[in-house]
Amino acid sequence: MSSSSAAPAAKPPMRDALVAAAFRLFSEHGYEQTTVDDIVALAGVGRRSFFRYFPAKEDVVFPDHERCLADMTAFLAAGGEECEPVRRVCDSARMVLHMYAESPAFSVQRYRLTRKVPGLRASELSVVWRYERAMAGYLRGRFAGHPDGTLRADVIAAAVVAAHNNALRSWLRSDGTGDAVAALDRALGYVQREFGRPQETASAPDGRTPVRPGSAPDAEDSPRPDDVLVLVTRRDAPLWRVVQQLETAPRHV
Amino acid sequence: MSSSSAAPAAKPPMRDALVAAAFRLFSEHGYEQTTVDDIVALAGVGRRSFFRYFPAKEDVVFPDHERCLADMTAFLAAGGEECEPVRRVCDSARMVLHMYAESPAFSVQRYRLTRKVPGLRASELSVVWRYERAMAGYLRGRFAGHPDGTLRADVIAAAVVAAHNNALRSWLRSDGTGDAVAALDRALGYVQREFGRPQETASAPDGRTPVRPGSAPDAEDSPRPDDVLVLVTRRDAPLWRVVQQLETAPRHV
DNA sequence: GATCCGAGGGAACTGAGTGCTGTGCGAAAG
DNA sequence: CTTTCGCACAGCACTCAGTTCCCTCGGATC
Repeated sequence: MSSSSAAPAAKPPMRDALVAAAFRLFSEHGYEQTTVDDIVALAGVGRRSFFRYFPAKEDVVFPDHERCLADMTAFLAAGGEECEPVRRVCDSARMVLHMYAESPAFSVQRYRLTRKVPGLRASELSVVWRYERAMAGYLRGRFAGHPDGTLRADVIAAAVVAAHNNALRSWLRSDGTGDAVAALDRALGYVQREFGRPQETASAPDGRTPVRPGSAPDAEDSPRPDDVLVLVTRRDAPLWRVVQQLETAPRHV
Repeated sequence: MSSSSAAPAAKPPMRDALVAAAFRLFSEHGYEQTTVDDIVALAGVGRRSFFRYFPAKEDVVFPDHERCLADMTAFLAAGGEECEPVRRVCDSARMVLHMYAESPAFSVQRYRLTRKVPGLRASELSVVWRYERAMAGYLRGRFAGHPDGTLRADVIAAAVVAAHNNALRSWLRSDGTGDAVAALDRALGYVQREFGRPQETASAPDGRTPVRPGSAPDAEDSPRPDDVLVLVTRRDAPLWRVVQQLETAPRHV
C-alpha cells in the first residue's frame, strides 16, 4: 500500500536505518528480546516513527516484500493471452527468487531468524500466501471456463510456490553459496513437467484444446543436435500431450 | 502438546464454555472488538484461566486443530511400507475434512471470521502449514533415496493441501450445504491423477521400488496402474520416429 | 487433623500497537 | 517578509495481549 503509492525513486533513509538497527539487535540479542524501543533508540529516532514505516514489529523483517509482491502481480497482469500460463507463473516465481538472490547475506540472516521465531514464521507464511494467491488469481483468470479451472489454478499455484520454497530453502541452508537459479530451474522443471499442459486428464473427451498454436514462445532452446532429451510421461497419456511436452521441453532433466 | 498429552477422555467443560462465549461475542461484536476480558466475563471465569487453556486469543478460534494434527500425524505414521504414499496423504486430508464436516455450523462461522480478520487468517495459515509439513515429512520419508525426493514430497504435499482447501472453501462458501466429501474426492482425484505413481525420473537404479505391481491395495478409482515410460531420444529426432518409439514401447522398464 | 496438590482467581507488570498533540521546517500563498 | 499550509517526526498516554507471581479453595492422602 504505502510502497506502491509512494514515489519509488526516493527511498527514505530512515526506513533503511530502522531495518539496519533492527537486524543488528536481532542478531545480537534475538528477535523477541529486542523491543521496538531498543530499535528506535539505536536508530536515533522516535518510537512513533517506527510504526509509521512498519505496521508491526514483524514487518521490519520483510522490508521489501510489499514491493516484490506488487512487481509480481504486475508481471502476471502484463502477460497476454499468448503466453503459456504455467510457464508465466514459474517465471514470476523466478522473479521472487531473484529478489532473494540479490542480497544473499540479508536473506540468509532473515532465514535464520524466521526459522527460530514462530511469530516470524507466521509472518512469512502470510507473505508467501499472498504470492500464492496472486499466482492462483492469475491462473484462475487464464483457466476461466475450463472445467475445474479454479482447482487447477489453486493446485498449480501451490505446487509452484512449494517448488520455489524448496529451492530457496536449500539455497539459504547453504548460506547463499550455490546456484539458487539452477536449483529453482530444476524444481520448476519438475512442476512444469507434471502440469505440463492444458488440463484434461485421462478422460474428458470433449475439451480438446485445439493443438495449441504458439509452439515455442521461447526460441532460446535451440535444438543442438547431440542433445539427449529424456522424456518422462505416463503410458496412458494422450499422444498430443507427449508431443506438446516435446515441444516445450525443459532445459534438462 | 498439551492437548496431545492430556487425557482425551475428560474434556474440561471450562474450555468449551470459553469457546462458546468467545464465538458468541465474536459474531456479535467482531473479533478485534472483543477483548479477552469480555470473554472471561461472559464465561464467568477469571482472566488467567483463559490463557491456561489457550496460549493466545487467536487459538480459541481453532480449538481442536491440535488434536486433529496429532491424529493426522499418527495416521501417517501408522501407514506401513505397503500403502501408496500419495494415496495415504490424500486419505489424511480426508481426515481433516471430516473434522470440519462434523460441525458445519461452527466451521462456517469460523470461516467467516477468518475471512475478515487478517490476524486470524495468519493463524489459520500457521495451522495449515503444520498439516502440510506433516504430510511433506511423511512423503519425504517414503521418497527417501529417490532423486528429488524432498522436492516431490514438498510439491505433492502442497498440492494435496491446496486441493483440500479448494474443496473445503467451496463447501464453506455454500454455508455447509452440499457434499464436502464429494468435492474433496473430486479435488484429490485430480491431484492423484497428476502425481499418480511412484515414478522416479530417468535413472536411479539403486533405489528399490521394484515396479510395484500394486494391483491389490488400490482397486477402485485408480486410473490404471500407469507405468512410467521413459523415452530417450535425440532432440532433433523427427516426430514420426518418436511416435514410432512410443507405439512400440516395451512392456515396461 | 495436618499436609499436599492441583485447579482456578486476581493483581501487577512488560511490551506491542494506536490516538492525539505538539514541533520544526520547507514550500506555496498572501 | 510573513503567514499558512503541509509534512515528517517526537513523545505522551492509552488499550490490550500475554506473563509472572501469589493467593484461595476443595479434595485426596498420610
